Amino acid sequence: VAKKAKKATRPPARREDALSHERVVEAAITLLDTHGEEGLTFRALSKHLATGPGALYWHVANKYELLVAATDAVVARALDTVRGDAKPREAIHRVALAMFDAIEARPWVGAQLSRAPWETAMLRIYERLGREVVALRVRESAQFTAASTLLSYVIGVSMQNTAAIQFVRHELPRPTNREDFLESAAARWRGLDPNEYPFTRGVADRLPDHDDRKEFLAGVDLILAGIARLA
Amino acid sequence: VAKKAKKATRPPARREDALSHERVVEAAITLLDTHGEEGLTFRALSKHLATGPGALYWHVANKYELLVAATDAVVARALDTVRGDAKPREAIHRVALAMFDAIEARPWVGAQLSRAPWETAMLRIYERLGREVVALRVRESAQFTAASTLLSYVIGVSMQNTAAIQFVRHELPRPTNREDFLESAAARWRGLDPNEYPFTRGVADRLPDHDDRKEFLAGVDLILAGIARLA
DNA sequence: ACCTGAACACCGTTCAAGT
DNA sequence: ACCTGAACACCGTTCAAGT
Repeated sequence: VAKKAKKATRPPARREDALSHERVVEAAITLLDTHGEEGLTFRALSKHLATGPGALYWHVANKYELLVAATDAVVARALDTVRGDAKPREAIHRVALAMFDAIEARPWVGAQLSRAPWETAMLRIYERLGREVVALRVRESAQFTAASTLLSYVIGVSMQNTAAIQFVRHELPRPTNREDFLESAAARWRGLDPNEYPFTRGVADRLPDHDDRKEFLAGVDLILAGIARLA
Repeated sequence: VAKKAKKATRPPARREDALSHERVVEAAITLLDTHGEEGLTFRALSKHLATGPGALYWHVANKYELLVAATDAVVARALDTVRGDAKPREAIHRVALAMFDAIEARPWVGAQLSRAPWETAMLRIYERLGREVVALRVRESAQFTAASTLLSYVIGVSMQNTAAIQFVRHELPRPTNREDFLESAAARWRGLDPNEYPFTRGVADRLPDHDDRKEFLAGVDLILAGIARLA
């Protein structure tokens, strides 16, 4: 009790609703989630936080840093949910699916990862995949390539998946369910010029009843099979 | 001769420097190449073409369409340079490298492909890879997955490669050559927290003397090895 | 130390007016 | 049919002024 009273000047009473780097980033995430990437504006964000746009610049250097921080927070959380008690192959599947789901739920994460892959978010994923590559007993000289290949694939597919979803939202008339979307995409493929697109036309029928996540993991397993052969 | 004179009204004399969809797209490509993605502005573009911004809208619907058209043109040309007289594995390597080089030379192509992968440019690449998958005698039910995996990987790696290059341009002080860049990236990796990034730190020494294109093709071969095993 | 909001230098896009 | 360029409705960012 005495200690508390010792100081004459008390720290300024922190208002309950005071801004902070964390609160700004958190608000940015909700804005990104609710209104998409183009919904994140310093004006909209400051309104959401009941302040002026200039206030945000006290806590955040600029929009780029804000997007980096939001992406990093989301990726870190997604990786935290991955339980680490599995064998390497299963662990890789889990990390891959965690990213697939995170990016599917938030297309802006995929866009940002590809825009600035040298930031920490990407490193986090690389590290997780790399550890499992080691656990797979890949020889040291091949670990770098193995982890890089997995990373590129996981991010690449996840982004193309969300792109397909964004396509639905932007180009198709009304909210469309997965089945209808795949059917309409297949119809488009079937309508392609047979001379220019024989292959794509040919596999169009595969589109309607294919399972994204299964295909995705099948691709991961293709790479793992390749890694195993070279290890 | 008589036929030519038949019509009383001749078609309006086309000015040599008249605009056209093609000229606008071509000018956009040079602007993107010289000043990067943020250099493409309707004002800058119209200035380049010695006209007003409004004139461009007569030939192009909006900026999105312009970027799509520019990307499509560039991808189509890149694929046209790929000679088609090789065995499947070699042909896949050639297509993969052609895209790798095209995206490395023009980072905006990679960004646009990931932004709108449902446009024709992506289909062109998919088709080319798919034909070789067929030539590899992959069984029909596996062709779709095989081609998709290759496509995701090729685009994914190419984008991350250009991202590394953009990183150099934006974050490093002066024009840096490849060696210095890789050395500085390795230094950063070595400086990571050993508890959080044991793997990444461990492979840091691999970074300086690794060969992008070789690693890239090694990854392609990993996938091809996996495909072979499942076919 | 932190917040406010008007002001600055840009965008993409539209549209009346011209040829 | 095609072009012009001012005008509109936005941006991200800055900064003097406030508490």
